[in-house]
Amino acid sequence: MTKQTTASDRWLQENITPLGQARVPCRQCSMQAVCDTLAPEDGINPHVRRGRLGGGQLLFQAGDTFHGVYAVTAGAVKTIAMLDKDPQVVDFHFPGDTVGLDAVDSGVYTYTARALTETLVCRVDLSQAESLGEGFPVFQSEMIRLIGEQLRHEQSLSILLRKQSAEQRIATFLLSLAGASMWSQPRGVELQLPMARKDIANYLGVAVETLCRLFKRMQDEGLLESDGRFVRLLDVAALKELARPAERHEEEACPA
Amino acid sequence: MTKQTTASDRWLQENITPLGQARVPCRQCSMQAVCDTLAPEDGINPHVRRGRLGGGQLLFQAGDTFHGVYAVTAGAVKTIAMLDKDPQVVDFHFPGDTVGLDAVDSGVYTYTARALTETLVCRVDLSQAESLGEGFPVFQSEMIRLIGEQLRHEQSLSILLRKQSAEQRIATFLLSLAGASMWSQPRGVELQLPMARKDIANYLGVAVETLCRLFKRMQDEGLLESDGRFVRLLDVAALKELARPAERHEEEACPA
DNA sequence: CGCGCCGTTGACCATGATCAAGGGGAGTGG
DNA sequence: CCACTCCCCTTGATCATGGTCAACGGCGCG
Repeated sequence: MTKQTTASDRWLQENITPLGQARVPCRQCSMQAVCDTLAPEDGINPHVRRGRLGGGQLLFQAGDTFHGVYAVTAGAVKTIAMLDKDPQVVDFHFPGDTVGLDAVDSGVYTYTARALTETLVCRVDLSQAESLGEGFPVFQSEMIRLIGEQLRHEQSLSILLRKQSAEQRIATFLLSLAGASMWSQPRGVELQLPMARKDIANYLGVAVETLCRLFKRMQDEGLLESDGRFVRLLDVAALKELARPAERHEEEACPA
Repeated sequence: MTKQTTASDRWLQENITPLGQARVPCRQCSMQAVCDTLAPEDGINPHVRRGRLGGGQLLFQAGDTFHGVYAVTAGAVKTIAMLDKDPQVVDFHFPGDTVGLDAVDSGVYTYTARALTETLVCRVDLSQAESLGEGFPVFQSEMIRLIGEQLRHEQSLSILLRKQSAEQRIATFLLSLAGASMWSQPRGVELQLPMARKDIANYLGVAVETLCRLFKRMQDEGLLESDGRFVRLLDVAALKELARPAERHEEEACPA
């Protein structure tokens, strides 16, 4: 339960510049139960600390010693792996998502986490021992639930990357973003992308040029409007149709 | 702690046909600690049951209620997802690996698990409640460790699928198989593939024809010998070079 | 023996990567 | 204020990787 409030708190910026976005309340946070178990009685939770990050700022870097898990409450975060100086976007994290869970059991962050825009997070300080062995059972089962969710998310991403064409990947990506912030305007679902084209392309495993061309094609076909980081989905039904994997009539056979 | 020994035990075949392969002892099993915590005192463990499956037999199907986790001790298992009658191989599981962990927290198996050849498993019976809330802390932290490993495995697979060419994927795949059963013969590492070409291709996200052609090319280049499901890796160093992602000299930039 | 599945090979072609280039916006220094 | 740079986004031209279609031999099995 010891916690040193030292240099690692530098990122905590207490400026009160308002953030031009809705904030996710604790009720919608996937870590709510985890937070609750850490402060079961009184309202003050010594493990949880809110923080604000500017675009580009780091939450942690690959190789850092594990010190806790983050919950995004506003803004967006990307996690990236560095392989031979070649950055690979592993995932994007939006309000309600967790960041850093994959390091809970290994004790070392596998990836680097960077805020994409101005971002609010809750930092849940945990030593590896706490999160693994000394916590409450309810806390641990919550961790299992969260990591299990992450695992299934990553598995479905793997399937996407194996089976879907570039266009299908983009459609799926846009729809998942739309699902996250589903303000369906009268003229379509509006998205303000927090990340660069380069990051999206990298994440989806396609070239930036391909991404641009397909954005254009979708625009020409009336599926969406796109202007830089602003995107308006005009025909969600058609996008869902695009995203659906082509039906292959193979039946799964029994033999080995 | 209640456990009904009913129809779900049908797969347990007590025939004593010998298996022509080495068996992984408990010492090398990734679930050893889990097993131990379930039977801390005496040697008998009511939760753990050994079983033998013939090639093609099911461990469980997608949608089945979660009833426990499996450890493969001999043979091989594939997990597959069914999307619109289109089977997708999610992963292969070899001796020492676990199967079914992703269902621990959701209570329902996400994928279908099928033995590829004659296979020995340990079935660790767990209700969802047991595995989540009522277990011992050590047991739960073991589950967290195992699921975390799975998660990182799946993340690195996602990276592979985004960045690597078909040839690189195959090289990586073969090397990972070789790492599992590293009997380095004087004439190279010998592998007996337990799965069909179709399954490998499906898993790697390439067409079967491409897989065959690249096997042939690698054979022509003296990297390996291949005859059906028998493969001998002749030049492991060259394969590792092939598998290495091409160095892109992009530096990860700070801004959002 | 016929059937079905597996592995293999050939021919063809589409998707998408690569190379090249240019416009626009933000930040910086003269 | 302007010149300069850098990065982001976009578009065009070209080409290779790899997917699709078709066909065939081998093997196990009813």
